[in-house]
Amino acid sequence: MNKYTNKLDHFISQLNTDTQQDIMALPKQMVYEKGDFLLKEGTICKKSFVLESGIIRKFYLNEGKEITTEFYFKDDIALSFKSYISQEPSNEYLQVLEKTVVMVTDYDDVLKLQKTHPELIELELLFMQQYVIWLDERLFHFHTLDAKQKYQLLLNKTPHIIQNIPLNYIASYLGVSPETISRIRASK
Amino acid sequence: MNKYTNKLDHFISQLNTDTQQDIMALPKQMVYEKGDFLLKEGTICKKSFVLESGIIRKFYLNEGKEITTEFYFKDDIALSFKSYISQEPSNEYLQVLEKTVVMVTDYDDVLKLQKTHPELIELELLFMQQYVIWLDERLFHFHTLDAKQKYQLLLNKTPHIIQNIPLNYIASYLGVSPETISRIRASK
DNA sequence: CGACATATTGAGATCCATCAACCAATGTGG
DNA sequence: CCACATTGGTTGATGGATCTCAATATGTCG
Repeated sequence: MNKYTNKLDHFISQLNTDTQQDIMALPKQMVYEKGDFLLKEGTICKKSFVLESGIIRKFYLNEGKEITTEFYFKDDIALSFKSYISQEPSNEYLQVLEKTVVMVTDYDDVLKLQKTHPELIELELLFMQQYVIWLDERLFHFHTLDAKQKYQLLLNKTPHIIQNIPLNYIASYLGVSPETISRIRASK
Repeated sequence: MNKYTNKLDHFISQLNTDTQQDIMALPKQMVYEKGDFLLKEGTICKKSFVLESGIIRKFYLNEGKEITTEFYFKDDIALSFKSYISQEPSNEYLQVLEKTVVMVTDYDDVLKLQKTHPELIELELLFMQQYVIWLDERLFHFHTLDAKQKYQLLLNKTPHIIQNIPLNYIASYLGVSPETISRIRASK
């Protein structure tokens, strides 16, 4: 958990209290049920979702097949980067895998707040940096690890993914067939 | 070419001329020869390199093998992100593939300038956003394309890579063996 | 219970890596 | 200026990892 948010919390805690309160005033709590979509292909990602509980999955369609690209748990921030950044239609979906409580913040509200509090741009920069590091590492794994190694890495580094998410999605996330994952499990 | 810099140029052009001149005052021109290293593993990436001409390759070592992760051409900005962001020792190398002219800017100088010109933080944010989009796309390709498709994509989208860079490095960049690339070439 | 999603297992096909030999172009030192 | 080393690229044979397809559990929920 807490994939991105540690540095961000630290940054926020150093802002003056008025600014902090302005930030905290933006998000609204929402509750979604299993299967609900927070974002669909072709729609612009206008909101960010900070999870209070539950699980969200991000995926896109490639030749009719769902390719899972990310899972979000408590305290993670879910959004479709490219669409959020560019405010153009997304090619990704955000779907709730079980009952999930999120704090939703409007992109436009963030922009407005950045106008009056320019120091918040740095907050977005920090967030982006965290994401770059995460992406970079993930690419590294695709570059160097085989199916078994990728699975075991997940098992060690993020066991909550293995424990809470159907094998189907995990396989897709790792770029491997479900059967292969199943066989890796079986082999000790 | 111009992988990242289009939006950045636009942003810079909208700054007031004093600020623009402050930015332009930072970089110093340097010339490197084939084989030279701009960064080595274990060293902190304290500089960014904007290429005026030549080619740079970024790679890391994995079990003794070089894994190429990026090529830089004219107008690209070469640096090791993770190390540059965190100012911790890099696990990557930056190596010059042919005589290369770069404009070098010190990270500390950028930080100083950001203190006096906070609007430049947004410039860094834009840069980071471009990189996220690029990384995201690259990950997508590793997730969905086979060797042939990856090669043909490179051929279509960035022919200058194919034309100017040894097959060895291209293969590594695509996560494929050199032999496979060679066979793809031979098959029409 | 029946229906549907999820997971396992087997068999065959396929992609691609590896290893090895070989070739062509280039460069270097004697 | 030649002999030879070096670099970059090709080609062939083989094996292994993993995909695909299909059959069969196992589980869950109305």
